[in-house]
Amino acid sequence: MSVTREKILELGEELILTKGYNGFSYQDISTAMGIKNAAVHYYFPSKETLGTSILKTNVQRFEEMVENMQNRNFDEWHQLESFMKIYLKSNRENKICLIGSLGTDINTLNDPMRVELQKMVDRIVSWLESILLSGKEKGLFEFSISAHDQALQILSSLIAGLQLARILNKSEFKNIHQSIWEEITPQNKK
Amino acid sequence: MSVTREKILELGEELILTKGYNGFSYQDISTAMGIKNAAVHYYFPSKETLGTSILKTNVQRFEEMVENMQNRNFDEWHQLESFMKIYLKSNRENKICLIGSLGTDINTLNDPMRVELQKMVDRIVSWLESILLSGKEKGLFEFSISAHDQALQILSSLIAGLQLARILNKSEFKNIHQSIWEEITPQNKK
DNA sequence: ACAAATATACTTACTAATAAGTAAAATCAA
DNA sequence: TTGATTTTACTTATTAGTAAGTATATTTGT
Repeated sequence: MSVTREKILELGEELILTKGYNGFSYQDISTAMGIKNAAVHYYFPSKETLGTSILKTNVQRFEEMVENMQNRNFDEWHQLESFMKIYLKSNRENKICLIGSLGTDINTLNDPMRVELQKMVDRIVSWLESILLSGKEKGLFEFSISAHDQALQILSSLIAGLQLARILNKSEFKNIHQSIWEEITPQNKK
Repeated sequence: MSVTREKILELGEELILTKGYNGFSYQDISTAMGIKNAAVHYYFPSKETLGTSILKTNVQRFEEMVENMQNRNFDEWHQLESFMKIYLKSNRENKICLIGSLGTDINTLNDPMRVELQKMVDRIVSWLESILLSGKEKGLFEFSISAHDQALQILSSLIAGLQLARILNKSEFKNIHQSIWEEITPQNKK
C-alpha cells in the first residue's frame, strides 16, 4: 500500500474530527502534505470515496481491536475500558468521534457514505450490547434497562461528551467518563 | 421586527440542524424564501452574524420557557419533561440540536459564535443542574452522582441520541429518552 | 541482456460551479 | 419625500474535479 494514500486517509480522518466533513477541502490535505490537490484526487477521485474509505478503515480498525482483545482473553470490563480509552484519547487531542461528526452532516452525504456510517454504528452498538450482556451475567456490570438501551446510553454519553467537552472545557469529559462507570459498576449501589 | 428577518433566522436555524453550519449557504436561504442572496446579507451582513443571532435567539427562547414554567409553578419533574419534549420534537422532525451540530463545527467558527455557543451550553447545563438538585431534595429524582455530572449525562444522551437516531433509526431515540427517565425516577430501584 | 511497452505516482494547468460578500440602483411604504 | 427594503449585477475566493503531460520504475517480449 502507498504511504501517500495512508497519509491522506489519516489526515482526512483528522480533518473530519476537527473541522467536520464540510469544513475541510482537498486543499487542506494537499498543502499539509506538500503535494498538489490533483494528487489527492489520484488516490481518491471524489471526496465521497475518501469519506467512504475513512469509514471502512475505521470499521476494520475496530474489528482488529475486538479480535485482539479476544485473543488476549480480556474480560468484559477490560474490553469496555479499552473502548472508552479511545474516547479519552480523542478528548486529549481535542477531537470528537466519527459518529458525532458525520451524524451532523449526514444529510449532505451520498448513499455509499451513509450506508458505511450506518454499518459502523450498527457494529459498534451490537458489540457494546454483547459485552454488556455477558459482563452482566458474570456480575461485572449491573444495569436494569436492556443491554441494547444501555449500549445506546453509553455510546451517547461518549459521543456528546466529546462535543460538550470541546465547547465547555476539555476536563468535563473526565466527569462524563467517570459517570458511565459509576452507573454500571456493581459496587456503587444507588 | 421584520418578518423577513424572522424567517431568515428560522430557516437558518433549520439548516444548521439539518445540514450543518458548513453545509448550507445563503443561496439555500434566499431560494427557499424566494428572495435574492443580497437580501439575506442586508439583514445579516455575514454568515457569522446570522449564526450568532440564531444562538442568541435560542438562549432567549430558552429563558422565556424557563420563566414561563416558573410562572405556572411547574414542579421539577414537569420542567424536565418540558425540556425533553423539545428533543422529542426535534427527533420527529429529523433534526439534531444546536449543541450537537455546532459542536462538530466549532473549530471553523469565529470567536463571537464560539462565545455565544458556550454561553448557551453553560446556561442549559446550570439550569438542568439546579432542576435536578431541587428535584432530588423533594424526592422527585434519584441519582448518586453530582447534580452537575447528572446534568451532563442527561444532556449528552439527548444530544447524541438525536444524532444516533438519525444514523440508525428515528425510533431509537424513544429508547434513549425512556432510559433517561428510568435512571433518575425513584420508583425504578436497581 | 536489452529495448519497448506499460504502470505508478505524481504535476501543471485548467474547468465549472458555488461560496460569501458588496456597491449601486430601483422599489416600496408612511 | 424620506428611509427601509430589496434587486441587479457584480467581485473575489474557493470548491471539487479533470485532462494532459512527465519522470521514474517495473514488466515484458525477443
